Amino acid sequence: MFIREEKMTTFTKTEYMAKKFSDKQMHILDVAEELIAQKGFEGTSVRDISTKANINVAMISYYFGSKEKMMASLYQYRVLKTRENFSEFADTIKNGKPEMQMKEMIKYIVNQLFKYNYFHGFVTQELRHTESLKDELMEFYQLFVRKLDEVIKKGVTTGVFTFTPKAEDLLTTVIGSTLFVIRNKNFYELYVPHKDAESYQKEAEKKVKMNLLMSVFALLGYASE
Amino acid sequence: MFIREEKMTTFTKTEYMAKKFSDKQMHILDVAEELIAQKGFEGTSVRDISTKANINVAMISYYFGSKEKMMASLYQYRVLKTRENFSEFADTIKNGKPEMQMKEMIKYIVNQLFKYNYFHGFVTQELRHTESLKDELMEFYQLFVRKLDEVIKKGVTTGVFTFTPKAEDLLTTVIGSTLFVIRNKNFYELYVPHKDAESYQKEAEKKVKMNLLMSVFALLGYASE
Amino acid sequence: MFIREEKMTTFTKTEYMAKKFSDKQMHILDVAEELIAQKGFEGTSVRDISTKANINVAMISYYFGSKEKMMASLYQYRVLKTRENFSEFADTIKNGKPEMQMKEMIKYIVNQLFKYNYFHGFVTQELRHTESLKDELMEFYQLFVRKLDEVIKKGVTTGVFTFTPKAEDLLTTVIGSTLFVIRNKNFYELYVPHKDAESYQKEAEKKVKMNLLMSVFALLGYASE
Amino acid sequence: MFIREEKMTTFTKTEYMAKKFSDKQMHILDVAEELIAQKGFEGTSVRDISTKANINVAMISYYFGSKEKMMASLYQYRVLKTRENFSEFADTIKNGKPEMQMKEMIKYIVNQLFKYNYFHGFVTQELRHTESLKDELMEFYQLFVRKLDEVIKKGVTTGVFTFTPKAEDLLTTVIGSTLFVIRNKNFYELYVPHKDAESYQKEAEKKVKMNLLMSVFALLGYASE
DNA sequence: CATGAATGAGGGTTCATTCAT
DNA sequence: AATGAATGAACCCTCATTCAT
Repeated sequence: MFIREEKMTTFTKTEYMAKKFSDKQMHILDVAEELIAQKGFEGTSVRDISTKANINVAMISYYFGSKEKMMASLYQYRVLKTRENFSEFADTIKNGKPEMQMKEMIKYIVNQLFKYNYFHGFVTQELRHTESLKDELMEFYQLFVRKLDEVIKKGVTTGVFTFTPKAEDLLTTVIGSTLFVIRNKNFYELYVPHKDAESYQKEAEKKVKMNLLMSVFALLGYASE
Repeated sequence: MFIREEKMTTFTKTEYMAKKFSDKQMHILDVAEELIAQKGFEGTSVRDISTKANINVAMISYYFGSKEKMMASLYQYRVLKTRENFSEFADTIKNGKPEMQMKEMIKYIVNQLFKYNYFHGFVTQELRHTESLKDELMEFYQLFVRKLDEVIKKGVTTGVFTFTPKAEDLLTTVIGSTLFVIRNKNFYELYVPHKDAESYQKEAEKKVKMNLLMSVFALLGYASE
Repeated sequence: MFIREEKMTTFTKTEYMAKKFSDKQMHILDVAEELIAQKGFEGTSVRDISTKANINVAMISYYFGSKEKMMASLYQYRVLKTRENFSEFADTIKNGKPEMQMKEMIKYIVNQLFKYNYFHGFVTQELRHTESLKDELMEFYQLFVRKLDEVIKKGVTTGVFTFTPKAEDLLTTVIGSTLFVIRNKNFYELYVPHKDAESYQKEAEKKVKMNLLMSVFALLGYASE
Repeated sequence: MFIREEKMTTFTKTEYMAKKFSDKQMHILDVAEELIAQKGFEGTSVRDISTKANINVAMISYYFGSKEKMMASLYQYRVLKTRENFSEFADTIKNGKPEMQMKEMIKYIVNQLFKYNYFHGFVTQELRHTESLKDELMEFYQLFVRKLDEVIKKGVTTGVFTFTPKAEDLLTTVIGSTLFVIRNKNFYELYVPHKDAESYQKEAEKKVKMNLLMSVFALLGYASE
């Protein structure tokens, strides 16, 4: 049987993904991701997922062993994809000045969160026995922290930044504020001029980015122009 | 029958509460709150609640109509209690200087979140048909925004603050950062020196407060001492 | 909830039973007993049982906790009833001569097995983690062994029996032979003249009793006058 | 397709087997037999079998049509093998004296049962639509009965046996008692001195043989020595 | 006013089997 | 001739809720 033998062969999306998930599995994970984002893990039944994914109910157990293991896979899947994405991004800014790097990083993080926000923090609340999973996300956060720290130090060295706030605190503020905005749409939209739901999304993202840039650069004691 | 007639009678705890919830209901809500904080809404069964509250299973339906309606009540209950609490707090700082008021407000908010964090944001993810509920929380957030705005304006007027960041952005940063720290313990504890789980809680709270004070006062252009 | 609180109150059938099972439970057990006798434990679904017992599927879990625990209850129930029945029987022969006692015991055992045969030995084959259950049946068998032993000894003492075969071997032969006849109807009926299925049952019981009486008394070296 | 055309081809093990089962089928049956002996028919899944037999899950359906039909084949297979084995055995005693023949037959039957006990009687309990299968076993039992009858008659004729118990009753006692011992290990081991699980098996077999020899020869009125 | 028994719907999972290859 | 992916039915169990008392 598929799962028991842990045999996973075909791969197409990317070389990296291929090592872990088949196309069918990725399809299921994509669907599951969307539903879980909306209704939570316990609120999403395997029947919901299988219906939306146009597969048989049994397939979730078949492909992942159980619903909970599917969740673990989804987790890894998302971390994998995000990490991959980040390393691509990191390349694009590696030659810039610290202030530009910092600015781009903040914009990048907010950007990503607006796309995959549901995913951050949901493990903490819903899954049990998932220490190893959390570790993966933690490693990922630490990647950000290291990168931020690097930029801060460089900026201070080159004299463009005055203070050295803790990188983990910057990250906390950036991710935390963004997630709050995303998850409290009803609140934030009161302060964001917008015509419709779609334009709100764009304007909210712009506003939170501005806020965070202000915050972070203020903390860094950055003397603009 | 009880629910259908929406008959709610006795009241003792406080005049304010009394208008909405009986003692029994409040007892159930207190228990439910604790469990839901731990295991989420879907993860908490009415049997869990009734067992822990030493009441019959049927009572949740009996008193609130359904589990979901109980949740709505819990929501209102928490908003009511928090609002009440906040108005008490507001009194204690009403005569202070703006910088003190700002500092105390940040500390207060972080404090409350460490106690009742589960509650913020869970509606978005888990409950349906809850627009009216969200409104209550929104009103509450706006209360904060107004107060913050008031303090900012006063500080700018008296010359102690240089800039006028948006109050909603300050609140976003404060609540967002705090919730992130609470919900990503595994991450944040890497940067918080602590001996045990209990001491962590205290240290984490201290660190996030410090971070937020720095952030906010930097944004305000506050020239300390 | 019923099961979790282990609260069982009403009792009617007999004082003894009452301590353990409610009427509803006994009804379910009676139905389950019949079905399991026909199709085995794994072959009988809780739906089969609930349908036949005219109750909701959920009731099996509700009353017993799980299907497996229901099985355990059935086991105890049967042992309880059998033990009770046996002690009544034992009274009726307590003043007889050894040869009469032996004869009556054999007839009694065969009799009971024709009624409740399915029950003997099914635990061994189908249930796991049931050591304590087996113990109950074992104690029950030992009750027989002790009684048989007592009769043998008395018979030898009074000179009516010549040999002293082991009581456990007698019991083995009696129970084993009877169960074999019951469970291999297709075989035994070849040698039992009978008109229809009902008359067969009677004739088979008669034949196996005769066979066992001959065997046992031969082993005892009983010189029938 | 294979099954539907009832096409069974190669044969190697023995001429007799060859008529019915291919090597692959026999391999599957051997594995299935072992598992079913341990866990029962319903307790054994086709996956268990296919895994242990190192074949694809689909093969059971492929080779036998269904799990139930596989069971029927297993049944025939076992009867065939046993019958074959018995005819070999019968040869070895065909020239002996009746008392020796009787003794050897009893020992032989007990022996075989200790090896293939699971198989006797399980059809009654677990399989449906198996009248034809039972017939095969019945024929087999009748083979024993005829042989026993022959020996009894010969013994009576030669004067070594005094009585003429019914052969079917002897067989009933022999098989029944043995199966009871095997299936009620927990009971019988109380009376069998043994050091470990393995030695028990041997000692139990010895004890039941002794018991049966005593019983049968007592019934036959055999004057030993 | 409150209860405990009972319900039906739906939960995740396993099963024997089928089907395209 | 044989496989592995996929299926749908059935499994046991838990759920929130209802109802008679």
